[in-house]
Amino acid sequence: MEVFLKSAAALHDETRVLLLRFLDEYGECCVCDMQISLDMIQSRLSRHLKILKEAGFIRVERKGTWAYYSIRSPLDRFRSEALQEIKHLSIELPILQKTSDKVVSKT
Amino acid sequence: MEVFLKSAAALHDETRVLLLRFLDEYGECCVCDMQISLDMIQSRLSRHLKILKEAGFIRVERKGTWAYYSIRSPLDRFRSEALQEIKHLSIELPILQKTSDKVVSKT
DNA sequence: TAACGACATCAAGATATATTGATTTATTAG
DNA sequence: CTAATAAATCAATATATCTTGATGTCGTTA
Repeated sequence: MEVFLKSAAALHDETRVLLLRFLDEYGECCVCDMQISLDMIQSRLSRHLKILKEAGFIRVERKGTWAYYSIRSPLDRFRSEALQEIKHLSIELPILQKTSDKVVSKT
Repeated sequence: MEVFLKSAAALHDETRVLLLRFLDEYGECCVCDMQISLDMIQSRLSRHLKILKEAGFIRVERKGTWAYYSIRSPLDRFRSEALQEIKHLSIELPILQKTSDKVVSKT
């Protein structure tokens, strides 16, 4: 029960739905890039990532000082179906920006 | 988005999970019987049923002064999968008691 | 070792949700 | 119409969750 409620809780937040959508779209991503791309304060982002992780939706891999988050695979049926549902929502998905992209592109 | 969040919110509560499990097990049921079976105060029950209804999980049919609730059918994939998940949780499911059963059965 | 950057966690205030008992609405019986 | 019953809604309080800014932790680099 507790595990299920945690999954449901994780899905019950617009910020986290956006995060799932974002990671699903762009794949593995570090916190600092998400910060920039989603224009989100670091503590807030960190909190929501933790909740998603503990709810079994995402995983982390640490590389030096960086933490790379990505959708966990495989997902069970319920979480997978939730992700599908999210994928079909009309969400304004921000463009992925990398802190490493110091140079501004033409346009 | 709003609809999805509502569904997730509906699932994020132990009482509502129990209600879904209960209705799934016993089928259509009126509020007063649920009150007795689940030992739940009426206003509380009514509140949660409303949330589940507005989240698209259940439906109501009024017959006189009674309101009969049941799992909505068909359910979409996400809600259906959620219900499956709930069905597999180890929930202590109370026995269905009917107010109409005034006479105590032998045993 | 000291300074820095990336990230996690904490603390405080704001917002949302749940519980209960009281009240209201609607339907049926007398 | 009045009383009784089923159910919905309201009001007050308690609990949980979200947001932000501050602080803590850990690895890298000078």
